[in-house]
Amino acid sequence: MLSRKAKYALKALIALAAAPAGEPVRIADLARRERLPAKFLELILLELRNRGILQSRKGKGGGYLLARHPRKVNIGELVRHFDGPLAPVPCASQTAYARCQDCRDEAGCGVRWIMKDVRDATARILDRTTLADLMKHDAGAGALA
Amino acid sequence: MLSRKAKYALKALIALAAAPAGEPVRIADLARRERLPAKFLELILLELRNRGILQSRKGKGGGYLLARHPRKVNIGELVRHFDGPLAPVPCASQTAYARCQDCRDEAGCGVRWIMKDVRDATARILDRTTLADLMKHDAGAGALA
DNA sequence: TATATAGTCTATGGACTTTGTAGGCTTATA
DNA sequence: TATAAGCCTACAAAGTCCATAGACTATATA
Repeated sequence: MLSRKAKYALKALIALAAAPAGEPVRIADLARRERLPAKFLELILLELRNRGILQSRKGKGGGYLLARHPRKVNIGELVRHFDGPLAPVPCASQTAYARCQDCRDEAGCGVRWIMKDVRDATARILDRTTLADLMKHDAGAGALA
Repeated sequence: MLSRKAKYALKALIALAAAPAGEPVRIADLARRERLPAKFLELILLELRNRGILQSRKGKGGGYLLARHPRKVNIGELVRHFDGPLAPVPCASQTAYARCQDCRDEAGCGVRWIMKDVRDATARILDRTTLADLMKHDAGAGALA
């Protein structure tokens, strides 16, 4: 299940990517347009900024804007940042592998085998998708992409 | 992320499927062999029984056994039972569709588009996999499969 | 330089879920 | 009838998620 945080982040990024280039968007405006809780969105945008995905400007005329081209913003990276590893089980994760406590024979674990398959399929999709791809399929941003 | 409940269920089922046919396995034995918390496992097995996946016998010589052939036990069904829909977002679910509150244009939502892809890929894997497949890849049960 | 504007950051709280435990009840077997 | 085993409900600790509050800082511009 995708957390709201991750979902809000994606929606906000799509909106920011569709905004006129170089023009900062205020948190309040973004929240209103995308119908997201403003204070919560604030935290999310801050995280995205600290991650280097967004840029910010303070003071009058300030706001947020993308720090990279939408094609350089990877969806897998975003989802992992907010919701952790893609693998349903830590022992099946590539980026955050961890052994299961109760596990005896990891190589011969049926659960791990199937969950590795799920992880790979998910990663194949998310790691090959960028913000630019999302914009193409989003009506709010699509026209401008 | 797969819940422990779902993970324990899968491990227990693999063990039960590998047990001699027709011979009930006691909760306590299963818990010890698979290193699972006994009382928690009890709840899980009960759910599996109420779902029609396991059979139980009370009293001396009792325990749990599979109610269906391993090939008839679908992993997608199991995961959905314990952890809910496979889709990362309710609006991308086939089996438990629900509209997002904040959503205006569902058909033109970029988040939904990519998450539907993830759901489909996950479902393609889990819905085509059975307990019998898991046994083939599990060292504990593999030899007997 | 004063003031308004807008982001920054920390703390906190409530609701919910997850993981497990306890203990009494019911049923089957010998 | 005694014992063994599953059945079922309740509950508790811990963690997570969602969201809000409010004080602080930096910037633009009048």
